[in-house]
Amino acid sequence: MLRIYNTLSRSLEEFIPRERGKVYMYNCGLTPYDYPHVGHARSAVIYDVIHRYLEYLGYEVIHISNFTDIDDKIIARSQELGITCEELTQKYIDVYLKDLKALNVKPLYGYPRATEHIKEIIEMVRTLQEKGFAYEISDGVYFEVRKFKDYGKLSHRNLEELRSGARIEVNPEKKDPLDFAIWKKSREGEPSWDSPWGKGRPGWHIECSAMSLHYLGNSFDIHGGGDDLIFPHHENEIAQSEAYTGISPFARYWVHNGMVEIEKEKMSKSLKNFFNLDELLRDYDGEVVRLYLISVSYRKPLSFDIESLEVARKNYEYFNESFLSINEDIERNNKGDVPVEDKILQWRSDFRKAMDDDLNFPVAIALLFDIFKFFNGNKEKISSKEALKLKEFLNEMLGVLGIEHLGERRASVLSSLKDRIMDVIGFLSKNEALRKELSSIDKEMAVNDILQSLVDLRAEMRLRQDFVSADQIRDALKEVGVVLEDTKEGTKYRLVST
RNA sequence: GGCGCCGUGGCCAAGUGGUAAGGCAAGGGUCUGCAAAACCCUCACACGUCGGUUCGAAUCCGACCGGUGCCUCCA
Repeated sequence: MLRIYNTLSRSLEEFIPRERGKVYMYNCGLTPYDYPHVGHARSAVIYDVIHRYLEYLGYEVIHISNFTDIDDKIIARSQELGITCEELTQKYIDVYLKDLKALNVKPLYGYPRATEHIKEIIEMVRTLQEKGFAYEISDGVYFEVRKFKDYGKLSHRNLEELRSGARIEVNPEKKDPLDFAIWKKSREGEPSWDSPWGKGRPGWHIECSAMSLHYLGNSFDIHGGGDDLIFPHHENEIAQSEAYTGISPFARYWVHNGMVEIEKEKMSKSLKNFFNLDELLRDYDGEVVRLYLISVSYRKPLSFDIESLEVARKNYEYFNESFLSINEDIERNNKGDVPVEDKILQWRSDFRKAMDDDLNFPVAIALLFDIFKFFNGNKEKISSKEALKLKEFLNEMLGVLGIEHLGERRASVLSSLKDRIMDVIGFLSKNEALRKELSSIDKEMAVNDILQSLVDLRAEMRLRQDFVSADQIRDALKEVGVVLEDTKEGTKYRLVST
């Protein structure tokens, strides 16, 4: 039974969906006015693993995430750059979606945009006004917090506490400093839509309420987002949604992920300390970044640093090499008598126990080490048949964690190294002992044949006890990221980042 | 000021009442022409400090110290 922490009750709760066998899930996406950063990646990956685990448990998951593609920052930035808001937001939406793909985040049921749901938003604002929860003043329509008795139930604050911390008022016409705009009247030159209140645009995250209710209905199951959104964003979402529908709860489980920090400070665009995700993904494989992001409990802050990311890379390489090794074992028709069935039953039960316990990713990852270590330590004694069972079970777990490309990348990486390997051959040709043999290699050959020729040549040198030449080959290849390893089954190569 | 979170070995990080998972680093070993990889072994009388509750606490309570998030648009 899955237990998950609900911010609403501040406790772990048994997860029981609204509808048998189905989970309706919404998580707050981003405002696309700049490059996404590692924090956005963390959020997306966390909800992706939750999504995958729910599917693993047999649920159909209807999961959406929004783009808030109209707001003050977008308007300001597009004016700065002299482009339209659409051009600006489309650019960063494209970048974000591309990055999500690299991170192996499953495509969602939908990515609704605020600008595509103006009709629903206006309808909501209008109803709120009719019901007496909202009022119009000179610059927009405001939600009146004191009319909503449960205001503060998510962030566990009351109006008094909030007022004492409130900042200086912008519009003195507001009835209460805490009242917030759900519709903003637009100024000259700003994008706008016709409404009962004249030209204007959506206010404070009313789009999240409008779109989640539109697609998922009342009392949908999971609403997620970063924990910086608890107040005021999600608090306001609850207020405007429940006041609108008259039905509580707006969402049943509120899940919040911890922030990514840099040097003990929250990573954010406004602090200018963010790590550009797109750039990061040029240097690191998406699955490495993903592994890194789920190596800490989802609710805790994650302090981002390259050293830890390097550890994740190292761990990923260990998984990758071990996985390849299992594949080889399966192909080799190994004999063996170490059974694997009971181990798998235990691992599966441990995995579920960890994930059921509020999605304990780190423990699930520790299990991966357990499994690979077991295989590596018993390689000779595990038959191909058993190795296949092991692989199938690993795929089961890896599928939930979203690490699904172990052992698949070497072909593409290798072909990208062709030019550099040809350079290596040029360099090695300076050695008299190697020159003649190397001359038979030309760049028309397939890259793995070229590599195999080098491996064969080195074997010959070793046989001749010409370790100087043999080591020269090995060292030169290592420079370009191909590490040769002499094992009982012959020389193997391993690709590392340089 | 209010509402929270965090402080576990050199580093990262699980564990939240029953006597410290896992990873990285480090040291030793097996294997190897030498390596690398892999494997094996070692590596927290102890979980910020001080009190308390308990047969028993890293885990509960209190105080204190240090760090940090939110309190108007931030994943």
